[in-house]
Amino acid sequence: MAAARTYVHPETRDIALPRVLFALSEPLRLEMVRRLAAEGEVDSIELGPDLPRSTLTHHTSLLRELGVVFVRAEGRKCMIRLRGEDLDERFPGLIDTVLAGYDPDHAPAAHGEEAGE
Amino acid sequence: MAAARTYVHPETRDIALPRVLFALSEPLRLEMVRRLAAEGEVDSIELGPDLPRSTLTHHTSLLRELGVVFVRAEGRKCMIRLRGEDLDERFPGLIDTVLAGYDPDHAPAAHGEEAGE
DNA sequence: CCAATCGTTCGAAAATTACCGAACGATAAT
DNA sequence: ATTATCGTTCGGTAATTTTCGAACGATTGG
Repeated sequence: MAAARTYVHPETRDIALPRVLFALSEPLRLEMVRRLAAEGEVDSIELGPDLPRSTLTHHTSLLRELGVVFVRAEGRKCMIRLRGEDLDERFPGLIDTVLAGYDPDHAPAAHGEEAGE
Repeated sequence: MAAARTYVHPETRDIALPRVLFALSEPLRLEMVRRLAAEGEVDSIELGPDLPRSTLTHHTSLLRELGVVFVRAEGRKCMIRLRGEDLDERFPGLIDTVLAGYDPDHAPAAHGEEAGE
């Protein structure tokens, strides 16, 4: 038995608007958030199967530290979900409004979705 | 007569969401946008009277190039206004939602409001 | 126990951004 | 015309962010 992985998350009241906007200003992270909003809790590797693991950890950690996502260890894997309620409590409608203006055509090519769907 | 100052602005359709979010993710620029939304067109110097001029130009140019503000030369001065309609056409409700979640207590000290603290 | 897999951390490099003084051109006022 | 004011550009430095390989600890499966 060893200490399971734990993750530190900011309190809802400590989530800052400029930091959230910064988190969402990165195309890769914005695409991650879009997927999380659409699919609920997902395995972290689904957010960037083609990225180096350390790069993926960097972005997910940033999203976590800035209060955008909640991270949970499950075995070897790492489950991630959007802090939708917390964000909506703090900044009502922000995530929805941002994602409504999101154009998937400009999404970065870090995922599996291809032409012929 | 000499050539008046001109400013290049992106077309509305070329305004990109991640770039707008990046523009708003800087506390100084977010405060500028808040003032522009509240006061309409303002002299650029009102957006940061205590900042070095080159720093002020840097931020206003960034806001302009990313499609957030419209800049117009008037004599020696430089009038700036929010591209509210363009932004609302491209990303409906975004600016309003962002500013609704804005907490003035965390505004940077680059303006005239002083020590109530 | 052994090997494979996963996420994290560390370290360093590259890229981007922020910041500001100084010089410059344009404009306004006297 | 002369002076003062304003915004821009240039040049460089500092700070931040991104990226990724390598080593490590934890977990799963045989």
